[in-house]
Amino acid sequence: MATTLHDVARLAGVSAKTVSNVVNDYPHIKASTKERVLQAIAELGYRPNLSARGLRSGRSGVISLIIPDLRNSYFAELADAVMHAADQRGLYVLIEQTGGDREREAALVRGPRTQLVDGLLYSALELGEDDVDLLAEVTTPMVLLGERIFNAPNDHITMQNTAGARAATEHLIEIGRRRIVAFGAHPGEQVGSAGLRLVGYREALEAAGLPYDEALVRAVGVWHRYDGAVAMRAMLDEGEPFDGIVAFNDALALGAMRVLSERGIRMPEEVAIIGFDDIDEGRYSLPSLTTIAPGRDQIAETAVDMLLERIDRRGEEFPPRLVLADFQLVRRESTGASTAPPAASVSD
Amino acid sequence: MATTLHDVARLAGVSAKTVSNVVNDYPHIKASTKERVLQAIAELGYRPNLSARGLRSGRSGVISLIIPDLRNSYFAELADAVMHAADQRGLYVLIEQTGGDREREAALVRGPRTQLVDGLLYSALELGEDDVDLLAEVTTPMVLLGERIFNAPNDHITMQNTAGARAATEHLIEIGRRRIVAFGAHPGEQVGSAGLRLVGYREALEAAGLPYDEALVRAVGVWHRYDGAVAMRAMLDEGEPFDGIVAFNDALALGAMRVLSERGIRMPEEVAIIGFDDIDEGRYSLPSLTTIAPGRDQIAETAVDMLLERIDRRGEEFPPRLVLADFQLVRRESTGASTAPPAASVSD
DNA sequence: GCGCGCCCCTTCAACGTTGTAGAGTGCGTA
DNA sequence: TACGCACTCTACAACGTTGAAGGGGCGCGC
Repeated sequence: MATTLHDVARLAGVSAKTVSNVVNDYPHIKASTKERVLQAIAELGYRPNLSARGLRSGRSGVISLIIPDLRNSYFAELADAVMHAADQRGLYVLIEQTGGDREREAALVRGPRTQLVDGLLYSALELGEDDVDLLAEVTTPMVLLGERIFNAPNDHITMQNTAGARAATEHLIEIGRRRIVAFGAHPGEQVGSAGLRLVGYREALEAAGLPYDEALVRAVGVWHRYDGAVAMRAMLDEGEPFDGIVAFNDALALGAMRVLSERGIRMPEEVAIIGFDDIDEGRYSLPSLTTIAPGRDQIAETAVDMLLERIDRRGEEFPPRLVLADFQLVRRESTGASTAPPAASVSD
Repeated sequence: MATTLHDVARLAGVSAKTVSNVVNDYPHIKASTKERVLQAIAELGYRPNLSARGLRSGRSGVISLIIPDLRNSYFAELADAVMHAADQRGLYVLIEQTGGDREREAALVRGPRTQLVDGLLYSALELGEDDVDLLAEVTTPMVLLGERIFNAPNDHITMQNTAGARAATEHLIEIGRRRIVAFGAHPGEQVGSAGLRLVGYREALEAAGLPYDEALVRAVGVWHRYDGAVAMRAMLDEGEPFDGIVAFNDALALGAMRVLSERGIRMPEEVAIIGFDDIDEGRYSLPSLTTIAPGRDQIAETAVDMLLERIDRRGEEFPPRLVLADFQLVRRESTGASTAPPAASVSD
């Protein structure tokens, strides 16, 4: 059916291995031979069979990216960044969605597909300290993205949850806000994004000598627009006064803003709001959304690089690394910056 | 390194082929043997090597989804739908982004990765009639998503561009709008989404006895929020009056709405607006966005099914099929519906 | 009591590629 | 002249899996 190395070899009058050597840029090949082989390849339209190559070499050139949900802009943008980084390094990316389901998150690192891919980039929402054993079992090279899983035996790259939340809160304090809502807490959580961001929020308050008021800490279990809208509606109905919001991600912030607008509450005059993630949508909301940009490209590139190193040095034992990506405060209208429209479309 | 069929076979005291038969649910196996093999598999943690299986069987179980850009919500949501459909059918999905680049769109259907995947789902933006030859060359089973490529020799599933745009325009006419903007045209285009949607727009005007006014047909090359905002700003600056907008997708509509809000123009009172795609964001915008839902799940499932059939019947020649997905008008605030907040979060 | 078909399992080879080992040539140096 | 080395290429085997072919054993129908 498809043409193979042998077909090319026959046409070029060389051995199959020589064709393989040409394809793989093995150095010691006479120019004329190479020429002849390349021509035969072009003539027959030869393309290497990646399954065979994968079987023989133990490498498929495919890595898995495991994320909760592509419909969540943050993960879509992360996936995009990862795919570009992978592409530059000659890798293909197979995306798996967990739907944030704990069972599925656990199942995916065992499934047969780990036999297809060379490594895993794993962005878990639900797994935590208790699952260290599970992660230790995984023999496929793996790099964790995002949450801090305490003492996990893996390389790990994360945004600076605590420092970022602290910077966000400080920003609101700087512009004169005093009753600042922490929006999106997960009560009791220690090592997840929500817990760490709450710590940063608290640190900023303390540093400024502001009280930590439980009434301003709002739990929102799922960090989507809808949930942000529902939670904000409830909060407004309660009547607890506030003048600033640190939303634990942009989607929550956008949901909350929707409700604030409905109620005729002016932003940033009456309520200033800042998010987390720097998703594209925040540039176009009304008001445009101030946010903490988590260093997405850096996260993606570092993750792929670390994974590649794990793959190349498979078998070696070397200690897990923890990388903290640089974050950045992006000031927009929702905290009083008078932004010009963005200079260019972000997509293409 | 990893355990193989032979390891399992040795432990269970059977041949490797018998293990293979158990793994693949071959029917004629004694219950006790099956039991023993399954236990050995569990004990050793055996997982099939998918490269070997792919090499031997000619099937990798992976399909490619080729799309312009994941950061575009429409495609992220489409990818999500495709991945769910694929998952239900035991397939993995490898996503490729073209960035809307014509060269890259063309290159991807030739690259070596087509040797890794069993089939392609191909959502091209830029390829058109002229590229039929290119598509005809592709031997990998392929299903086209989205645009109509005239006379392409492939299965094809598309939303109803013309009928959908007509329904959208009729909706605006029904609620009393008379100067309706076609927002996002691609002048001269015949067979792409923009061209087909413009036809639907025109049909609706004609059916209602309204004039087709060139001044109300606005070209916007790229269908992103930013481009919608820029184009709307230009239109308002020109001063051409209008009371309705059929935006050719939701992102354009959202960009335009941003500018309308800035200028203090009330929606839907002064300008009613409708989009295309039913992306999640439109539910939460202010006002929430009326839209044409293109039947995303149906598109995804039908596409995967058609592709699987092409894969199974590879070698057979049978005529290409064209499927038109059902669309739906979703009324929201931007055209005067008083929507309750959505009943549940769409994500998980 | 013989043949036939079904059940259960095995052996063998092959999928297309690349690592290993090595052969042959030519060139520079001792 | 001999030797080593670099270059160029080849033959062979192996990666882990499954299709094809086949072989015993058993039950059933005649």
